[in-house]
Amino acid sequence: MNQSENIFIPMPGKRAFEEVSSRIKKLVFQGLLKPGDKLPPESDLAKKFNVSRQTIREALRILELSGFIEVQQGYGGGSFIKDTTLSKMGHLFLDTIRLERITIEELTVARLENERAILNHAIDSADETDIAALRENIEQAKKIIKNNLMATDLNFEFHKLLAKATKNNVLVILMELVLVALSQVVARTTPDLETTASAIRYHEKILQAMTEKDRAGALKLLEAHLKEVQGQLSKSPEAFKISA
Amino acid sequence: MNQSENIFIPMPGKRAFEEVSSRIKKLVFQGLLKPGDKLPPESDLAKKFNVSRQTIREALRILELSGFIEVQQGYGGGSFIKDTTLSKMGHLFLDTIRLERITIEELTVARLENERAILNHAIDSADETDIAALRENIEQAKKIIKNNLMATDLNFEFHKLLAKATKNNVLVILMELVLVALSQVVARTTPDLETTASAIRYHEKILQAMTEKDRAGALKLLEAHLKEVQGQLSKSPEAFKISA
DNA sequence: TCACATTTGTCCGTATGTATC
DNA sequence: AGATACATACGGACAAATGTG
Repeated sequence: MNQSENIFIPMPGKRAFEEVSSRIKKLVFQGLLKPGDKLPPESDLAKKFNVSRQTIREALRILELSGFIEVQQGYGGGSFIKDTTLSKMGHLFLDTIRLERITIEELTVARLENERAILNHAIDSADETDIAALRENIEQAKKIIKNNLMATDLNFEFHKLLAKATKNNVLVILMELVLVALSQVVARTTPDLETTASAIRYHEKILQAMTEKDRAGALKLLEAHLKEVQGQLSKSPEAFKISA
Repeated sequence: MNQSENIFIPMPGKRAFEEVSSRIKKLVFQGLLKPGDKLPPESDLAKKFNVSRQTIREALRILELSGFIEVQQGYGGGSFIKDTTLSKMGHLFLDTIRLERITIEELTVARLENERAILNHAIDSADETDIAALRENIEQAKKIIKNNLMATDLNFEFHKLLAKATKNNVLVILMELVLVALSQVVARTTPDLETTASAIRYHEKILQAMTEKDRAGALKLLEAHLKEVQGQLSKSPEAFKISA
């Protein structure tokens, strides 16, 4: 945040807080502000941009909701640069899903299609690091399930790792969105240890098929796995209701 | 916005503007506020929620950025309920793409995979209305191109119509996101009439194959079409740079 | 435990800008 | 042109949170 930011020319048709927020955004895109960096206090920003604190605050709300900053109150607090845009997209995706009254079936179909593509690419592009991460994920999940605990988060993580193995960040993002929505559904189903354990077994077999480059086998396992998951999920058909 | 909203209990750990925005959100989810409805003026909202106007304004910024309302200044203006969540997701998707330095190749691969799935489903689930809309889109595009004008928007629309024909709104949303990003790239390439004309010819052939339920043929045409499009797009490899 | 400093959160009052009648 | 009904923006104040000494 250098001194030249002092000159603030109000743009025609653009509100002051919009101008401020997109200026700060641009600094992030340019790499001049990186995750971990702290913005000056609101009062300082107000002086630098030559606007009121109210305007700064509205700009900060935008940056916050967009996933560019996180705000902490109190001593040592302030606005910290963070990249949580993906997570924020997930929230918006959930809003859209609620508004459009989307069903679990639609979501599952979309998931299956995306994950089919992901698996197809991952078989070709996964390196040792990816395989190791997937294996580690399964081992962790096994440990947890042995203690009769749910390993839901780790099971979601498996599918995210699979997406990462494609080396295609767009596929990662799209999968993440679908999984955010699905995790919301899962959070409302009654936990079932056997389903979770079955999922881990499927993960293990899928990874096995991947390492053997058995494309057809891996895809069949994936379909069977997701079909089973859907069966469990469709027991709570109204999972998207209300709850803002 | 009924009278009972008067009682505003400040939630612990939740900021006042968050509480206000999620209350209004909830009214939208419940259908008590529908697109076209107008919220009371900021000053009235402040009284109803028993908070200051500044707090109301921060809540409105959140609702605005989330795609729940649009705000107009002046006489007869105010906050109008609208559902533009999908479009707002598109903006955030672009932000993420810029932050993650995603390439056109990644985007195109993801697009191809998604559109493959869409075409596969659309062949089964498209009804006469969908086919008619697709045909109409092609006719419109043909007319425009005859006058030596670009039909880029209509060509994007074709693919959105294809997604709608699947009757799966999640596939529609994911496709929309990818297309928003791609349209940003296209906007920075030098327009080329021949490429556009070729796209329309492909659309026509794809629709033909669809009506004949020629799944394999339709998929092959789609791949050839998108490969050609990618070739054109990759001429401007830095299309995502800067520009907040 | 207790003051103290820093920074966000919230409030009030007021003035200006903008679109419509 | 003038009145009206809004959003937009400003300035000053105090409350609340969160750390330090």
